[in-house]
Amino acid sequence: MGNSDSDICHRNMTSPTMFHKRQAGKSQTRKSQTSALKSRVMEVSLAHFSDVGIEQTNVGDILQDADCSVGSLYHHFGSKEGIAEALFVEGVDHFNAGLLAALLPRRTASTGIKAMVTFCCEWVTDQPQLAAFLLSREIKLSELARLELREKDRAFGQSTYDWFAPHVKSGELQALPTGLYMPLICGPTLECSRMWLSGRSARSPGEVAAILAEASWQSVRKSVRKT
Amino acid sequence: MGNSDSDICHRNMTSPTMFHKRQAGKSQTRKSQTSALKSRVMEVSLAHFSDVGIEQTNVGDILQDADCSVGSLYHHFGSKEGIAEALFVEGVDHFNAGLLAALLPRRTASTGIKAMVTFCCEWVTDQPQLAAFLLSREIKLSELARLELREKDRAFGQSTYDWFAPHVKSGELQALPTGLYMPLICGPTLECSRMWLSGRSARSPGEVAAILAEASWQSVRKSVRKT
DNA sequence: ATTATTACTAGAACAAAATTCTAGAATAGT
DNA sequence: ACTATTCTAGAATTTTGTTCTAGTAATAAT
Repeated sequence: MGNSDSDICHRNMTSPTMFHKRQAGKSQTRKSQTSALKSRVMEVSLAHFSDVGIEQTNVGDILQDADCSVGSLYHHFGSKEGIAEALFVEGVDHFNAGLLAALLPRRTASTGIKAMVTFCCEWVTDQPQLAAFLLSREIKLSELARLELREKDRAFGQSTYDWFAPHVKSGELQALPTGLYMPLICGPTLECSRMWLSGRSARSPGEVAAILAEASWQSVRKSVRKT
Repeated sequence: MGNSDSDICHRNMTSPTMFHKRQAGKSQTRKSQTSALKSRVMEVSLAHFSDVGIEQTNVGDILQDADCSVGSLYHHFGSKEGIAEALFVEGVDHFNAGLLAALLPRRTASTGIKAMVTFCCEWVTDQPQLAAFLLSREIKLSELARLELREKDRAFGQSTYDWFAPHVKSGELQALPTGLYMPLICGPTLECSRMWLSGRSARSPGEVAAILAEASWQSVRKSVRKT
């Protein structure tokens, strides 16, 4: 492996840039150019990641499609996984915030649960690329990001729990191990989402939201049955 | 690609093997040696894949752990993804067969649905590695495997549908779009499985099987409520 | 205003990894 | 026996992610 001879030869003797090719005319502030570049990279990367997966996406394509240099990309994101990580954290934040915004204003158990399911269905249907990426779970998070997410997750769990608790007390919702509410409420929807996103099902979650909402509600309500 | 100079220089001039190092003593039939090799590769690969993911696993480690040569591996599997593909198809077959075996003998809607959930929980808990791998979905299937799976999926769907239909007719099960039964019945369980497998939950699916079975049943039964 | 520091861009060079390739050995088919 | 085929082997190659040095804009410090 990479041995012998050429350790003496110091690299690149040609000057990297005599003048910048990529100066995009306009001459906006550097700051805005930079943030535009980062957005471009993330946007392009998401398209590739959700399409063929992180592994299959090669950095060269991102570079080309986002009109970005190797140096810039590694300066801003550190690695290919770094881009994925940024996308992931941003996506989870966005989803969690939306779900809470849908849930918290509801006053009854039934409307709250159904609002969660409905939101979930719509969110996936509205941004399939991001959803596909988040659900694919092929992201290897750094230790830092893992902790950050763990904390966000905890906070999110706490918020939903605070909403649930009174309804459990009042006897509308079943008392269940804490970790089971989310799977029961969102599990079916997420499964439908995966099937739709991977082309195994024609019906989008949005189209079956009402059915899913009702069914999920039935699965967690405290029921007094005739039979 | 592959241009210039060295098209003349034919490679490797040293003979690859004067005699085989890896002849494993015993001298069994070639056939059984070969199939043992393939199993070894698959077993070792599964361990790595489920542990760190396909991308992070490197072929060199598989080669070493399975005591296999590059040539053999690529002869049998074509690529790293090829191994994943083989594992995936085998795993899906195994799971589907088990699920059907659990479902088909049941005579009532309630016991059938609950048997599905219970089987699912136990299967995941019993073979966490395979489950983690199947659920990770970072596999990029070849067109061929995709079609093969699509067909298996169809057949599986048909079998379950044949079981469901009478119970829908008799009014025990809700009439739902065909694609919704599986997500509703197995979605919560799979979600729990993902959480357990990724360490986000302490309780194994096996431990909460009964609760999940009951809840999933409530979500698809045809209910006549008091309230 | 001039200099020092920092943030950013650039792409050639590098290293690591997957895959291809040639060739030899075992086995099946004739 | 010989021919075709399957399988094993590992060196050579290719591909791809990442590092490195160098240069440019912008800002802070003197």
